[in-house]
Amino acid sequence: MKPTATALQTAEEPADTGAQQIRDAIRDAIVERRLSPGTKLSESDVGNLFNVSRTLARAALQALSYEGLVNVEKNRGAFVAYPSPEEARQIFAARRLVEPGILREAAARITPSQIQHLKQLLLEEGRLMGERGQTARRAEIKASGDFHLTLAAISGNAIMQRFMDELVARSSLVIALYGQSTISSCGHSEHGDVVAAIERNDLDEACQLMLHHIAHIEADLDLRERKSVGLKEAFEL
Amino acid sequence: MKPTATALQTAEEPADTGAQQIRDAIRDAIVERRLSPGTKLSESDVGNLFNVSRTLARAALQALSYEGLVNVEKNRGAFVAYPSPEEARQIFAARRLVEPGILREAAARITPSQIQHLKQLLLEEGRLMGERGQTARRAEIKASGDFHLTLAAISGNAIMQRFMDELVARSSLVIALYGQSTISSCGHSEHGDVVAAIERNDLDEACQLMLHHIAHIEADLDLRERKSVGLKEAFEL
DNA sequence: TCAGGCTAAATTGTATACGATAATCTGCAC
DNA sequence: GTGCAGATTATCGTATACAATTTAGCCTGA
Repeated sequence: MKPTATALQTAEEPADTGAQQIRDAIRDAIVERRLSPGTKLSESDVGNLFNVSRTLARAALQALSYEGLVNVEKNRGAFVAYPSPEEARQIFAARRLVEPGILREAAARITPSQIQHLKQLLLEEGRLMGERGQTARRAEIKASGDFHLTLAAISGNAIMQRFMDELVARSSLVIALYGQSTISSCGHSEHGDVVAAIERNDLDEACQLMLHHIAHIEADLDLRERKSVGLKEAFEL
Repeated sequence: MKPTATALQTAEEPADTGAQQIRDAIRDAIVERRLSPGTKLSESDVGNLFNVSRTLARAALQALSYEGLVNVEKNRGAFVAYPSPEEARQIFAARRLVEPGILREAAARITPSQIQHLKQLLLEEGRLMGERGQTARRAEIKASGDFHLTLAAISGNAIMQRFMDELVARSSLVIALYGQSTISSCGHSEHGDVVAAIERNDLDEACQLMLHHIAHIEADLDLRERKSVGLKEAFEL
């Protein structure tokens, strides 16, 4: 019961060594949409794929389920999450709720070099948008999410940063499921507008732009309930 | 790769059967401050305590580490989290960031019966405050957190609700570590003021009161860095 | 042909086993 | 008595084993 003097526990890795890698690999696959919602992730398969035992595979899947990227159903197994329209709405409601606040915090602490970094990100994002091919598309998806994540990082609040991690990842799933326009997940120019507003220190405008941006992404979704169309309706066209 | 028709996955339990109970039991113990920050939670001990194998004990501890209630250090074991002053600040910054938004959402959807429920909670809280004894004290701690959690539940956003769960639990740890006034963790009357403001539909005032309330809790903390006082200073009085 | 139930295969839930790492203790040299 | 090296113990990391549950297939009988 001694205090163990765990004072300087500033930023350690959260957990296991092995499971971490697997979790990250699967998460990337989900976020970049190489794994479709609903795909079954059996423990044995995951284990074989990464040459580890089911123990580690299971740990990784558990971890992903805490982030909401995977649903594990008792005695049935783990599946890439298949967010319902209601869940999708809640994810974006959460983003509208927190992102303005994060933006304000970030703007208050941002340094010139960090602004530079943000701009570099935008450049990269634009470049990828020009290219074609799946690889570029995936990189673009990641980059557009990274913009929001970078803002959270700049805000300096590790807790909000982790939360945004989760929200951005889950957003990617939602877009994969309900997105309509084949085009990018995130209006690229809108990111630039936000940075510009930050640069001229117009916080209210920046928040407004951010809210618009989120609304814009959400507007591209078709959130009508598709309740297991697998019935006859699917063939009665 | 079939869609598996996982449509109505509205609100299932996230994971295992056994580990869940253990996790909840430990979490309650932490939130009610029966377990002090820094306490070691060895996998074997936890397993023996609940009469399960290390496998389940480990899973429970991992889960708690995702919520930030437990730190698991590689090859060393799991400890009840010992939040640094910086972490404490971030936890409350996060609460200031999200709770007004949650409050607004909640106020927009609240029903008369839910208002009634909130008032009942306040009554209960007040009653506990009058009693004495550890049991009452612990129940009071839980109740005062439940106020914030109930608001999140009323907001109807499951994601924000889970996030608040985490924040409230971690707040309890922070208060256990840095709280000064022996008295309750939450100004009880302030909860009542918030409800009153909601009732007369004065949202701006309600948010203002909520922010004050959070600031009030935070003001009771002594967040000075106590860096492993274990040195001579501890004995040079 | 189709419904129903039984059996077998696959998959998850949990426990145990073994190797690896870190903490602790012991004894020897100084 | 102090300091360090080696051995010992405790604990974690990962794999494997076995039990329980679900799923799919198959056969049978109307």
